[in-house]
Amino acid sequence: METPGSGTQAMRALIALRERILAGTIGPGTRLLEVPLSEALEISRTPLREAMARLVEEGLLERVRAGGFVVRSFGFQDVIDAIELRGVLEGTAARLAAERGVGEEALTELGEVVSALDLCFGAAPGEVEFERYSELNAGFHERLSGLAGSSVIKRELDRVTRLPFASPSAFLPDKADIVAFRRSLNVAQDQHRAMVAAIAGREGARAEALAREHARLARQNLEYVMEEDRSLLSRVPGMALMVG
Amino acid sequence: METPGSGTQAMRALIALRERILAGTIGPGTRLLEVPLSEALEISRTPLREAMARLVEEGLLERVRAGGFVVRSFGFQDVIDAIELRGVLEGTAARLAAERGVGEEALTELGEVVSALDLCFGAAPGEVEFERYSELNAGFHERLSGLAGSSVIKRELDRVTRLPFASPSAFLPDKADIVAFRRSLNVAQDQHRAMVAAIAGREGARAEALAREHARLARQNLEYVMEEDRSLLSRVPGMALMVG
DNA sequence: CCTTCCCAAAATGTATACATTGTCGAGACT
DNA sequence: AGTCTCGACAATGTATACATTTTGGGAAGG
Repeated sequence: METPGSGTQAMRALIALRERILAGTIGPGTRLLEVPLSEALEISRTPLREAMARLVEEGLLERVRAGGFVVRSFGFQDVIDAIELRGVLEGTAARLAAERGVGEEALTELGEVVSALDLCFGAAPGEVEFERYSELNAGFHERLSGLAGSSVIKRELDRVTRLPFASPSAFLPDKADIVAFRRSLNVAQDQHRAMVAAIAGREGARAEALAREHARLARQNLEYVMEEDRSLLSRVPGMALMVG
Repeated sequence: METPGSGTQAMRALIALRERILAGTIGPGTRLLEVPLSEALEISRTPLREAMARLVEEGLLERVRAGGFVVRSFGFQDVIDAIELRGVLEGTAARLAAERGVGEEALTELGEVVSALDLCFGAAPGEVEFERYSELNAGFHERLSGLAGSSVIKRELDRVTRLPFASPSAFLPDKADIVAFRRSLNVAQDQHRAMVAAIAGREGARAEALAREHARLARQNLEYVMEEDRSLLSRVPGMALMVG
């Protein structure tokens, strides 16, 4: 049995719309008109509205006062704030995990992810298996978000992370050619290891500070892209949502 | 002109459903069946689904995998975590406001709210104008959430605050008869004043710590209610959502 | 020339009939 | 007795016709 609803019209509309918004085909601020859209997607208005309602939950659309939806738009500062917010929430997850304590197995598991991440680094300074690193990194952050055992925290963290540019993986893939990015991976991995140690040692404040600083790497990378090489912007996921 | 959509069937359904959920008429975990509900509310299924989609955004409902909606349910720990989360987010708003600086007017305005809160305290120790205090307190937190000038932060803070038991006013109204609650108001007001001072003085860490500790008052009050006098539970907004 | 009112068009809101899908139980076969 | 399957029911999913509201422009009046 597949995921129920995966073959529904609403799901098709959801996927198609999400893709177009993230690709920038439908730019930020654009109002989504039901009739033309339903014709373009060859889907009737009812499931289309269902899809749009879900995209509001994802944070990609906004409801407009008089009815209808527009593509949400983010300024540079909004992107910075979303990254900061992720840091704050991951920090909270890490702190609570440290303060409340976590089960042996969960901690071991997280440690194994960190060990696996170590194996992505080769002998030479800049030699890194990016694809594998990216996957494992996503796994690390996923586990971290649930480590405190709080569904409320996990839920909000997942929510913020759903904004592509605020995701922990936003500045990872196929950035192999940028020296500054490669070096940031070593720092990031140090922080991963330190976070696990802090949580294991019940050092809540340290775990929180580390998670916040960890998110700052994403901010650094974003600022590098904006100031040094804007041609890389198109490779950052969700950047089509940014204006200015 | 009134709020657009305020007279729509979807809005009626939204209000009716929200009321029933918060009152506990429709208990946590209950699945909302479209046909019976639409008959009960005398509203067709289409606007009903619209209303349910909005209640998902509000955090009162959850979508269920196979389709449909259920009333979200919170354990005691979830309520604690939601309050903690509010503290973390208000702390972030306060810290960013301090670090980035806020305009003269906004800061003055916040200070005036604090001064007005002062006037709610009479000469005798426990003499407080609760209604006025409650209103002004809501205003203080509302302004605080926007003080950093970050729409991303404000949005998520508003979102968490929409859970009634996590709202800054959750443990305020008509609690005049509880000595412990009355005393907490004095502490709270001290924290209000200190937060403004910290923000004005660009003391980010202090502002953040104060906001977090401020939210802990709500937690204290919740724990008091749970341990000392559960008969008060029914007076706490949103407690119908709590199970266990 | 600006303002205001009003109408028409276009948008969202609503109802409802119908389609599809998932669920649960009864029956038969093993 | 257990289990597998099939079918009926009940739920959500979809399409579409119709209602209502909003909006923009143009004409009339100040």
